[in-house]
Amino acid sequence: MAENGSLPAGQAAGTAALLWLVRDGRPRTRAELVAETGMGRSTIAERVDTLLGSGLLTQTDNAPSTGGRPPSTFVFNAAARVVLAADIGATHAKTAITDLSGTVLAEEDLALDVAAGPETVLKQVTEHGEGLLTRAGRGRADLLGIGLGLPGPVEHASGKPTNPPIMPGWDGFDVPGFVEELVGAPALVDNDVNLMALGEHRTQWHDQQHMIFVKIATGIGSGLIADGRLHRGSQGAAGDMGHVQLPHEADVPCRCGNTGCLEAVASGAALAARLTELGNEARTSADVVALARNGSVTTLKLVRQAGRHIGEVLATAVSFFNPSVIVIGGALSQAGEHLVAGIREVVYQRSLPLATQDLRIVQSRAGERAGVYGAAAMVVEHAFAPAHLPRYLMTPEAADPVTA
Amino acid sequence: MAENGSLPAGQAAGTAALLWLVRDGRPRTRAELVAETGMGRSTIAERVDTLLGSGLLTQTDNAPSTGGRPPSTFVFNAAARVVLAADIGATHAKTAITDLSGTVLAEEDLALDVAAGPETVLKQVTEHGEGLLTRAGRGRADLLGIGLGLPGPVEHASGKPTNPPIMPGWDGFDVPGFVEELVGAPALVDNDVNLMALGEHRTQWHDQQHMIFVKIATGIGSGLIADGRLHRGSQGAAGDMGHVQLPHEADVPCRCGNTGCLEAVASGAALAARLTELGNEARTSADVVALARNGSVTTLKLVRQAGRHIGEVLATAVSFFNPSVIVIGGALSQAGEHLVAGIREVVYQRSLPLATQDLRIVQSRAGERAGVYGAAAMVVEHAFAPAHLPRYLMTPEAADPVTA
DNA sequence: CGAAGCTTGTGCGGTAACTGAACTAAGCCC
DNA sequence: GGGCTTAGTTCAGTTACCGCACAAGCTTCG
Repeated sequence: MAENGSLPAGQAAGTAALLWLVRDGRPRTRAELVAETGMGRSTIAERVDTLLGSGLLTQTDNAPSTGGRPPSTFVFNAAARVVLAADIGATHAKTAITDLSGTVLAEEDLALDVAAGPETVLKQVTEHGEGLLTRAGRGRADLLGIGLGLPGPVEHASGKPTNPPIMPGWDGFDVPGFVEELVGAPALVDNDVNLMALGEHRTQWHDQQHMIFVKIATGIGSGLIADGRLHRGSQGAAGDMGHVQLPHEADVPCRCGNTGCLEAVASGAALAARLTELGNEARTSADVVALARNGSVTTLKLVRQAGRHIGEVLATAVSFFNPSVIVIGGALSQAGEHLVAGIREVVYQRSLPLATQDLRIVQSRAGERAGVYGAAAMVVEHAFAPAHLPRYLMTPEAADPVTA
Repeated sequence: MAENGSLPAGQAAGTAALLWLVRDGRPRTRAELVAETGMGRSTIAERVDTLLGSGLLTQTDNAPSTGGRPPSTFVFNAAARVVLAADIGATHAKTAITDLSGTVLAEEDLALDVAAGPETVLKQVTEHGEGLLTRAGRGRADLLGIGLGLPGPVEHASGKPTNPPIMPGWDGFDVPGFVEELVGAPALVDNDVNLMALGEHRTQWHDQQHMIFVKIATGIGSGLIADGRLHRGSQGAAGDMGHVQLPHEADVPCRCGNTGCLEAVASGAALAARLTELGNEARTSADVVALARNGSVTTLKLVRQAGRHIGEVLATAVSFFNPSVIVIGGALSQAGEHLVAGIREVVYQRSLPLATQDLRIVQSRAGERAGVYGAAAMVVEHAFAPAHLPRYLMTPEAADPVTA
């Protein structure tokens, strides 16, 4: 009976709203669904039947009776479909098969070179992904979609990279088209930092409305969550903080051609170079982290100073954007608390009390998997989001009209 | 017949969607409405009848025939209800009665002292507003609602000011409650700069998704439009750029207690003080503008330099937020093109090409009325916005799901 | 000038989604 | 075991739509 997989596309429109609700994985009784949605009892019964039939909802044990007949409970069946999520970087990709809740079912890194061009790279990634799929005991038919993160600006709506600095041959390439052709499942693409922001938000901070996620690795970038949604900006270039100019570092040249960029001063690459200058051999962010972990005082000082520089830029962002949480991620964020401490130091000093009184600045919790989580979330939400979010799912503000 | 006024509240739900469409004032035939909404012909006919009955839609002349029976056309009857809009500043308020399209029917400034406390000020404003209402030939029954802009941070959802620096006695005061009690119509409140941003956007730039509006007057503040909607931030403190610290001006004290704030260097108040120091008597932004208009070279130089300072801060905002237009408003923006030129100079130099290639930086077009337009738009949109915006009104991205 | 043709406007029956109420099922408590 | 309470099911009624058929009004062509 349970036709593992069929999407709600052809089903009654209302089931989408129900799915959206139960997606959190909490078991619910029919009565609870009635209360939460405001729909009629019989409507809920019918919807639940439909979803049970499609396999997206599973019946669980009865809940204890509250004085009458004990209710049966239902949970979202996250295993009904799977997502291929890939976070593609300059030199390697993190790939994973996740279920509909974002839980990783299989994962493995893949070495590659983005400069080899889109065809080569995307073939590598999808072939690798299909291997993972079989390893997870699933087939193409189970694939809801593919989520890809790319290390450069992407026009999300079309899935095309736009003037990516480190991805020769990718400019304007129709990534979703190519991937859909290869795998036969819909593909969505976004900038890797955006997806990390989304992943961190959905798995750790989904109750926060406004968030800034900062990735500090070889480069520095950020992703903005506004009103619970990714803010991509008008060119998909939002969050590009790496090349903001630091006033006191005007002499440091940056790979972008300008001088004094944040990235040229505070990125993993910049720190590694500086450490090498000072006699501590370091090439990558990981080397810097290793030195910091080993207690190298020079490194810790440099890391903290990098935090202060990043804090300078973030202070302005906080004033403008007024988030309730700033999450620091990327390889360099693993160098202990010193980076975050440096950021906090400057942000809390520089921004207005009103903007900082409830502001948290924390290390990433999703860690290395943030991008993969985000890619999965992007696909699942895109497939399951009700055409127009019903009232009970909207923001409090929008759901509470002034009635005359 | 035309019961001038009854709201769509009690009407069939679908009429809201129709209203939302025709709100632009363009005359439409039934056939066009069918095409634009995707609803059935008979459905449209019924909806149109309902709206005609409520007075919110008016029949206009027949359109010329296209080979068959000539269609009758309908326009949104913006005169059906009116809005009292007030942009309250430190020393005076701009008040206006507008129709539902935001057209000003009557307006008059009002001198007041915001430090006199909420009861006094709000009584002044509402009494004044009711005077305007009669002058516009309307009564309380015609009032759809009241929109208020206040010169300080406001928690929009509750309408309560939060720690406003220049509004003693207003902290946490229930402004909407008090005003509704006085006038008997629903009231909405927001920060004045937010409303200026909204007004400028709705009247001039409604096709742009992301906008930053900067008000440069006695102080400096900004309002952000993200995805066509106001981004207020988690404390309603978004856009607070006045107290971002300028690195090279660390010695200039600011009224906020810190030093080197943008406002302490580039605001109207700061320029007036500096001009006075240099022997040109000036107290307000208006004085500075007058000097600039008279061709005072010192003033023009100072104004341009102020623009550069503001540009420094905006450059960072552009990198993060990636707007497609930055609008410069507030009293000081009237000092000719020099201010905007200074801003452009720095922003275009400092930000990445991708973010600036389609970025426009322009002077406010709505001018002094921006705040009032915004207040009116806030009320109208709040009253008329369909509970869940139907697909054809959503952003292209959201309306275009990847179909499997 | 009138008939054919096109398009708009209107009224009616059908349909699908949803709901409320009545009814049946399944537990608790005394 | 009998009443009480809550859960699940069935069904008829309501509502919001839509498509279709027909009437109305104008153009055009013969």
